[in-house]
Amino acid sequence: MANNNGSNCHLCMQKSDVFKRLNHDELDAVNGCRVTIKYRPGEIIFKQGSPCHDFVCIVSGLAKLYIESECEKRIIIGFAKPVDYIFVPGAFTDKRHHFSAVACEETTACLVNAEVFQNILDNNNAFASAFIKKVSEQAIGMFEQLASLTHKQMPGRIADVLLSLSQKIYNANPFVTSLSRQDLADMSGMTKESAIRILKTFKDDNLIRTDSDTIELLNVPMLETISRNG
Amino acid sequence: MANNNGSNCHLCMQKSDVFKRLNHDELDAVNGCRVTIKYRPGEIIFKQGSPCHDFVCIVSGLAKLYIESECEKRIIIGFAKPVDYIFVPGAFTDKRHHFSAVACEETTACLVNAEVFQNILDNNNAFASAFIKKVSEQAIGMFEQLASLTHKQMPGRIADVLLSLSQKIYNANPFVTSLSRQDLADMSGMTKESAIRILKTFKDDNLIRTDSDTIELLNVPMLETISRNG
DNA sequence: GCACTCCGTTGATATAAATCAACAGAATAA
DNA sequence: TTATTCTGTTGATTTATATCAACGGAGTGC
Repeated sequence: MANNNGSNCHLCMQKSDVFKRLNHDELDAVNGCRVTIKYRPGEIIFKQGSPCHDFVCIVSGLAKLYIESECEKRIIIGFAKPVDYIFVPGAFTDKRHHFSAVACEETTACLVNAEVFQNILDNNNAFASAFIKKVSEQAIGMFEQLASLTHKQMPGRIADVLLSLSQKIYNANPFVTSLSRQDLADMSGMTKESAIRILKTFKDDNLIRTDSDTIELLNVPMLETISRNG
Repeated sequence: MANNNGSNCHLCMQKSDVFKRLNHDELDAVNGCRVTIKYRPGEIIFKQGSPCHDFVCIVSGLAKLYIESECEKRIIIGFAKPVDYIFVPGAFTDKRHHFSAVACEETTACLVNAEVFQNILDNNNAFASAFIKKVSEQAIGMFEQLASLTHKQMPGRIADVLLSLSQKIYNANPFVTSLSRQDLADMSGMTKESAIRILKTFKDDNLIRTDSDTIELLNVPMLETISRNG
């Protein structure tokens, strides 16, 4: 895994609201200590509980972020897609990862030394502001997920997952996904079997169409109604 | 509700890790635009969906923060106690409140103009860093709550609530609380009736003791075991 | 005084969802 | 090739939890 192969920070800078705030020197600092790594599907980028030394920026592919409990259950709390770094709250507190990140498909990530990142954050107000904005958006997303998981029944939760995948993750309507049924279940807080059953009722009602890894939402308004009604 | 009655910012500064980072001028700016308000139990400090013009700092009492869904259900996502401001993610995004804050008991809050607050955040790196640290801690707390609510059964969730109240909110073991059974249920994602039933089994097993508004944890290790086992 | 609402409590019943079990197909390893 | 593991799927059964209903007590307003 060589350093600085493929992309460089100046390319990413154009694509990311947050990295736009970096000046030339800061970008050089990041570029200088940056390590690019390719992950294959299923490979762990970082593991819950492990120390966090680096900030991770996803350059290509898709990573899922999930919490694992003692009881072997997982809950997917979000995704990281290009070009975005992963907000690691532990980096600012106990220097531990509080969730795991795993590549869903072939994924490239840049690792940036946490101290370098922290240093920029401490000195560049615009960057810090953009960072806080991003963290705020993520917090709001967590609120929505928490409300969905605790207040809605399974059809509403699956509707939420499908709408979120189409509108926030893939930004497409027939979308091709690398997520398994288990992943969909982990997003919606249910078992794989239950997720499959709900998807089947949606298919029977012509709300969606699935074909191997492709999912198409045929009736978005109805899915939104199901989401609202819980 | 007059301005600047009772406390002043210099007192709060000593009690809050975050406000310690403010210099004299910044503190004066905050002090100058600050409005102090007393809320009675049950009164709304701010309401989900409403525009957020001010940052809220709790000076005395206790406020509960909760998300309300369309289906009339609530989930308490945290508390604010003295001296702490409430992190309002909407202030950095869509200028709307994404959860409601309600006084649990007689509560005093200082409202600080959001622009003044934002201005300090943009210019004081140490303050911004402390802010990010606080937000990170809150995010980690949300992860734990999400895992508790989605992966544990009712006894584990109630154990989590009791331990959290004793160890994080009240910092006392027999503690006197102003929270209703409904509030405990809203913290643990279940109905009031279910919460009461679990509390009863805990009482029957001599894990806790309750006397009107007082709750005492008699067997913390066992409660922790119940929490771990879900 | 009385009516009324809110909170805490308990029991009976209904139901959403997990668990258990089985199997087919695809992918992977030996 | 065969064996083996993982994913997707379906059905039968169990169970955790919500819902419904009822009641006593405390507080509040009239």
